[in-house]
Amino acid sequence: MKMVAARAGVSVATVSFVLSGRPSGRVAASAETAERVRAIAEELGYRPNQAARAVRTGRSGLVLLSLTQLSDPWCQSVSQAVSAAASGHRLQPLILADGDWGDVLDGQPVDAAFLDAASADDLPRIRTLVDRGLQLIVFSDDLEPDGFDVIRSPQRPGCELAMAHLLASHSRIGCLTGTDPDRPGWHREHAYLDALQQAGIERRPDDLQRYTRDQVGVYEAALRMLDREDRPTAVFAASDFAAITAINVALRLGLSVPDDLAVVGVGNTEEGALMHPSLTSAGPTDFFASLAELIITVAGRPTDHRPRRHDFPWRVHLRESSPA
Amino acid sequence: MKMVAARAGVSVATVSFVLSGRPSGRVAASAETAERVRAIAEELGYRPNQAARAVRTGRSGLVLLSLTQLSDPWCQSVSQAVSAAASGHRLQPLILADGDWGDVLDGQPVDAAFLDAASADDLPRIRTLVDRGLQLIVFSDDLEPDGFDVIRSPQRPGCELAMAHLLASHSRIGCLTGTDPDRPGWHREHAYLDALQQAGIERRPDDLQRYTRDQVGVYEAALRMLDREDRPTAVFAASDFAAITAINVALRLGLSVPDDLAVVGVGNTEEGALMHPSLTSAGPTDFFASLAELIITVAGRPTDHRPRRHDFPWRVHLRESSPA
DNA sequence: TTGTAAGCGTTATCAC
DNA sequence: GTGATAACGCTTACAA
Repeated sequence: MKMVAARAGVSVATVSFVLSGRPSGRVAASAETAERVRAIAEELGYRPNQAARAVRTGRSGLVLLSLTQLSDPWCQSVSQAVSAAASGHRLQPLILADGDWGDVLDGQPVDAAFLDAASADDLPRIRTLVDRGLQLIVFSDDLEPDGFDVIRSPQRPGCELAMAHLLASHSRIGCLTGTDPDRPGWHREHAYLDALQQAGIERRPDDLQRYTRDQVGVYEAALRMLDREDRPTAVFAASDFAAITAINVALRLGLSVPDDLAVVGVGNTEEGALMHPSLTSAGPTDFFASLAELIITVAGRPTDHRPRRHDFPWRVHLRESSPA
Repeated sequence: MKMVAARAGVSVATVSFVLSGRPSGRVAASAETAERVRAIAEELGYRPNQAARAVRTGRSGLVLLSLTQLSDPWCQSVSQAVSAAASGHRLQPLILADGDWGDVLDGQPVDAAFLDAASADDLPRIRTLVDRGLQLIVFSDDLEPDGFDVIRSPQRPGCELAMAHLLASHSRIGCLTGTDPDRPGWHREHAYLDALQQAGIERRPDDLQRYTRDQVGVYEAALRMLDREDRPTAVFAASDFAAITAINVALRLGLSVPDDLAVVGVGNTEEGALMHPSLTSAGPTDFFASLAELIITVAGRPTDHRPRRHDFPWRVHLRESSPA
């Protein structure tokens, strides 16, 4: 910056004013000066040192996304949506993969941070960060906003809706679900089991098929459930991916969807919406885009933002695989 | 820091010296002073501002991983390995997902950066960064080291090895490969086709099965290839995942692996090594751990590191699915 | 419209 | 063994 100033025959302050482009008390710079400064900066390949800027202004242009399971498509969607929303805002999202967000946020000055999971145990550390002025957005089914934003999108009632939808027209319902719990504390198959019980329908062992993490497992679990005379007439799948597989297996077995088999997924992914037949799925609406917009907005305006709760209730998104 | 110094009755310099723990010309601090400073810092919840530290020292403690496809298991392995290697080194790896590394590295001072792809077109920008003192590690089949490290792990000769291995004992070889190119410029099926041609073996259309990105597709492609009398006696799969699926399909069809069907994968993943029967696979050895170690070492020692080329040649790792 | 100078939080040098 | 002090690169209130 000093070099640019010298070469342009102006002061460092003027260079800063011209290049940072922010209103800093000064009113304007002459078009001529500004042009000259910009040209020389370009020629010299000057790039502002963000760390120094951060020391002075307290703003680094960084947005931290703390994501637990990089392999989870959910995380990939978050990352993608935030990147898209950030472009043009001079904000750079970076991902902390399965790391200790406390360590990073303690030292690195970031403009905003998103935590994909947090419990009451984390509240003390969250409090410290918030007190220090960090803009925090937390995805949590338990926490309430308190100086930080909370994204609330509870699965359980959504899964119940999906089961209620199926129970309206079916009494033989299968469940296709993963073996390892998606989130601690509650498994999606509970929504299935509880709904059956409340409807007074006896549970048939073969109608609940669990698959292991890997993808071949889903295919085989779907076959176990569907490749028999006495198959269910509807399937509640614990993820859209499993639902899509179930539909593929059904079609392969010569069944018609939804006539011979109705299918409902969970997650309301784009993939499900685009397939044929399109997939009925329980999930929040516009989740990723709205979340991303919130993060970027909050990062941009440290001041006039009042943290609150953002509810993304789950709906059953009716599509071809299981119409109304 | 000022507050800590005041409360401890020492100067800011002493606090810095005690807490940063680095040799800065000073020799030592009295145990008593050091203890008092640490206690007060703890009590006040003092955390060093990394941005300010970076301004002064030029080191931020950040390592940037620029990864193109977050959904690619390869990226997840890189991330995981680097995180593991970084712990205990006061280095924090952060991921830039499918973003413009130039933008980030221009401004944010990071101690080292890894680029998962770069071509000759990127050389000017790379040069600028290197000149500015950035430690850069680039995964590339073309570039040569020049102030930055190059990770070289060429697929093509590795895939040729795999085909040569199969051709030693088989003449009917199938190929299971994805439809979308893994990396630009060359598809793994070319290794298959070229090897067949050079061996003077006629290519049978049904022996080459392409699958679409999604995982159900792999299962179905494997079925198309194997669920017929006139099936190949060996399969070259373009990824370990596809190879694992092929083995599962073969076993499901009542075939014995490797007696009825030999299978070779690509990537040398841990998953393949651990399955039963274990998977013969072409790939580099110790790739992720070595890469991670290199990145962390380079980030730690900006000075006495002479950038060079790091070769990870591909071998055929012989295991049960296709013994020697 | 521009320059001067103070200051952000930290570390390095040097004199005490 | 410790404290002043300058400096890192940048922004900004204020004076010119």
